[in-house]
Order: sequence, then structure tokens, then C-alpha cells
Amino acid sequence: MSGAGFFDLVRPGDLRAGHAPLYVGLRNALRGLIAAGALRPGDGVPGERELAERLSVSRVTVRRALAALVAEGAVTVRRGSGAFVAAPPPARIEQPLSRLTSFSEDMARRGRVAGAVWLDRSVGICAPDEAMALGLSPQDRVARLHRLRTADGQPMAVERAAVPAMILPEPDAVGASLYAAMAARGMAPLRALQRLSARSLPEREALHLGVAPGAPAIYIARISRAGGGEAVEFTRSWYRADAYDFVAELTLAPRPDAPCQEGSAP
Amino acid sequence: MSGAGFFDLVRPGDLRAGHAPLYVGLRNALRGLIAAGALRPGDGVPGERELAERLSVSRVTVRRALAALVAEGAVTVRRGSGAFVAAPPPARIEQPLSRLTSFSEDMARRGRVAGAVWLDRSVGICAPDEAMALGLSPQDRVARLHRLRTADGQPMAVERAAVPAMILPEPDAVGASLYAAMAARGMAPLRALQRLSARSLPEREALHLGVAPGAPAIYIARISRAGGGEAVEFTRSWYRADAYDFVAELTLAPRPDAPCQEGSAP
DNA sequence: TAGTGGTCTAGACCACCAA
DNA sequence: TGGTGGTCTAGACCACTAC
Repeated sequence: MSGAGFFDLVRPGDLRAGHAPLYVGLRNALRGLIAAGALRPGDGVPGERELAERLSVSRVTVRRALAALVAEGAVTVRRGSGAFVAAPPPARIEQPLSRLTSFSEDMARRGRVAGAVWLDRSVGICAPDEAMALGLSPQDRVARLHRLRTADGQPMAVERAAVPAMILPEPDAVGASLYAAMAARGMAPLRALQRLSARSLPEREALHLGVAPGAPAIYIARISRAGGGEAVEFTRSWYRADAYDFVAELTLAPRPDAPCQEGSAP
Repeated sequence: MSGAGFFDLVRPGDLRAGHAPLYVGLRNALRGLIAAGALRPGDGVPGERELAERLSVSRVTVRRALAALVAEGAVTVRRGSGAFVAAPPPARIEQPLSRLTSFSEDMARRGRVAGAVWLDRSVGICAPDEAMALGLSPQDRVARLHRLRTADGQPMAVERAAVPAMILPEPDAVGASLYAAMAARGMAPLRALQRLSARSLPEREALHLGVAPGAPAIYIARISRAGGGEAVEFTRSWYRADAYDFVAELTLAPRPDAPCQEGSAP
């Protein structure tokens, strides 16, 4: 099970590349084996102690090299079991940044099977940020829908939506599509303002997505409004950075020396 | 200069929080001091050896805690000198995702002083990816404009633009605005397709931006076209994640059960 | 129960920076 | 030149996993 021919491929001398630290050399060597296909996804990496002994380095050095590979997503470790070459990242999904689309329809259009796992569906008193975003009073109630989105079975994003309880009194009744449930009550979002940034994945979201904590992710906060202009949805989502590309079509902005018709931001 | 009252604020007993590792306790303690303002930006953190001795932990443990703080941008270290509390992140810039704007005009509109540092301005044979993006032959020549963008003196983004040399034969003549230079030759971009993703900052770009390598960043690849549809600009940019929010206004997509007029992507 | 990764220690040498 | 961070070692104990 462990490295049969492994130590024919990596030898103690291979680790010292110029003045680079030992752990960098070991990291590069392992990274190369994976890139070259000598170590395939799912394959086990020899144990830390075995690596240390056979390569004549300390276990701490081995661990630093492995930590780097875990951080970049090339290796996953299972405590008490071992380290394994990670599955390749899923095919990237392109998401448009100008249309308000439903995840399930979006995936269907791409020929992929959308899935969702409910992490929480409940009604509660709205938090300050929810009240602010939705224009509610602090004692108003909101339905919370927290779910993990998958494509072809692979976790893609976690989504935390808040909808005024007046609009969605029974979140348990929501099926695959939140927007469909809202439309059924005549309160479908028509337009949204979306704010996108890159952040390191927090521990909790990383666990759900099956990615190393601290890996880069796209964080999106969105406030959607119905036809009358009322805020009907406040959603915060974390998207795996290795799984998503966002595409936008831009057109030339009006010349800035011409008077600005929309109220300019501070 | 070093921690006068520091060790009145952090004591050996404070580090063990339940079953959490020691280095997590120390990291949280330091993070708390910074958040509470007891350690202010620019302040020096006591040396690793002093921290280790006075807190009765090993230096390795101290280093793990500091490494975490460096990774999240709270602390910067200068080799041979010491560790210091990092400057707070710059105020976030909101960038629209639907209009093709010029960085300099964008900043001016926000009352901030835009700056740029040229990292490279040259003409050369186009690389395969540039040829592909711009629709050129492999032996065609492109002007390359590589610059660091700053707002109020702080590094915000690095930008690597490629423009067909036919359009911009003398890149050295480009001033503050690339688009202005292109417009002067009647080849201003009118629209663009932009592709955005989150990635870990590579070493080189991290150095330019003054951020820790591996920190999250927004990576954008953009192909702009002039009125006739010819590609006139291929730009790849890295934006500091802690400095940028991208905002987009979304409208409801047409119902998917209605026939899809645009050719659906694979 | 045996082996794995996770944490922690004490001590060492080096390269770099500032006085 | 003295202090700083950067690297590396050898050895230890723990919690978890698989058998």
C-alpha cells in the first residue's frame, strides 16, 4: 500500500536545489510527482515518519512540505489514516454577472446535475445585518435557508439566504428552488444588487465544501428586490474559487466630463 | 522599545482555551490585542525568543501563531528586524462590473488620488495566449504595459496589458491612461468580456502589492474590442482582495422554459 | 492494538539588519 | 557585533482510525 517504487523517484539528494530550503525542495518534488502523474488522485503518500527517515530529513520538515501541498489543494490528509493525493478540481463553472439566475436552472443549462443539501431551514428573529439589508425592524422575523450547492455531486458553494417571514412563513416547504417558492407567493425577485469579493475560506464553510480552510473563495452578498422595490432576499454565499469563473460583459462608461446622471457614490 | 506592559496583557495561563492547541490560544490572544487596540499598527511585537520564554512555550509554537497572523495580514515581519502590527487594510474600493471604466477616472470620481508605477513598457513577439486572445499570428508584435496601480499611494492592483503593436507602436508614449492613448489613435475599446476568479496571490505579484504571498486576490482576464469587433486589448490583473469589492446589478434572467435565444454554452 | 497525523519541546546554525 | 527571524533536528506524547 505504501510507497513501493516511491523512493526510487524521490531520493535524498533531489531535495537541495541551490540555496532553497529543504522543505521547498521536498514540496516541489512531491508536487512534480503529482503533476507528472506518478502519484495519481487517491493514491496514498508515504507516512510522515517513513518520508523523514528514507529522505534523511526531520519529520517537521516533511510536515512543512505537506502543509504547503494541503494549502494549495494538491493533497488531503485524514487524521489517523494518512495523506492522499487530492481529486483534481472540478470543471470550472462560468457564472454570468449580469443576469439573476437560479442555480438549478443554471446547472441544467450546462448539462450538469444540480443538487442541494439543506444545512438549516428555520424561522427566527432577524439579526442586525439582516434587518439592515432587508429593511426590517429588529423584532421582525425572517426565514433562513442555509444550503450546500452541488454540481454532479461535488460541493460548489454554500448559501445562506434570509427572506422576510412574511413572504416565506414556511421555509420547510421550499423545494429545490427558493425563487420558485417566492414566485408562488407572488414575490419573486426581479433585480438584485450584488457585491463580490475574494476572501479566505473560514473553517466552517471549508468543511462543508471539502476544501482546506484558508483556501481562496468568492464571497458574494446579494440583496434582491421585487417589482415594488421591497427587499425580498438577502443572501450571502461562498463559492469555491477553484470551481467558479464569473463572466461579465462590459460596455464603455459614459465620458466622466459629461454630467453624471446617476447619483455618484461617495 | 519592546513589550513594556505587553506581558501584563498576555500571561502564560491565557493560552490554554479548553482543548485548543497552544498556538491557537496564542494566535487568538495576539489577534485580540490588535483588535482591541492594545497593539497599534506599526507597533513591534516582542521577539520570538522573548515571547517563548516569558509565555513558557517553545519558539516553534510562537512561530506557528505568528505565521497565522502573517497569513491573515494582521502582522508583517522584517527579517533581522522583528515583527510588527500591520497597517489596517485600505478602504475598500467598489468597482462596477458592468461598465468599462478607466482606473484613473474611477479613482478621481471617488476623490482618491490614482497613481501608477510602470513595471514594464516594451514591444515584443506575442506569446501564445496573447495571440489567442487578440486574434494575432504568433509572429505578430504586441505592446506590453505592466504597471502597479495605487490609490492614495497604496498599492491596489497589478495590471499586465497587451495591445497589438499596430495599434500602439510606442508604448513608452503612454501616459496615465492607456485608453486615452488608444483613443488618440482611434482604437478605443468599446466593450469587453471579462472573466473573474479568486486565486492565491503568487509570490511576484504579492511583492508588488506588499501583501503576504498566498493571500486571496481577485484575478481578472479581460479582452476588449473596438467598434469593429477587433480585439484591441488583453489585460490580466491581480487585485488585492482586501481592497476591492466588485458590485453588479442583476436583472431576472428570461424564463428557461422559453426558448433560449443566445447559443447556450456547453 | 498498531500506526497515523497533530502538537509540543529544547537546542542548534544560518542570513540578515541595525547600531 | 548582537539581536532578529528562517531553517532544521531529534525525540516525545496525544487523539484518532483501522483492523
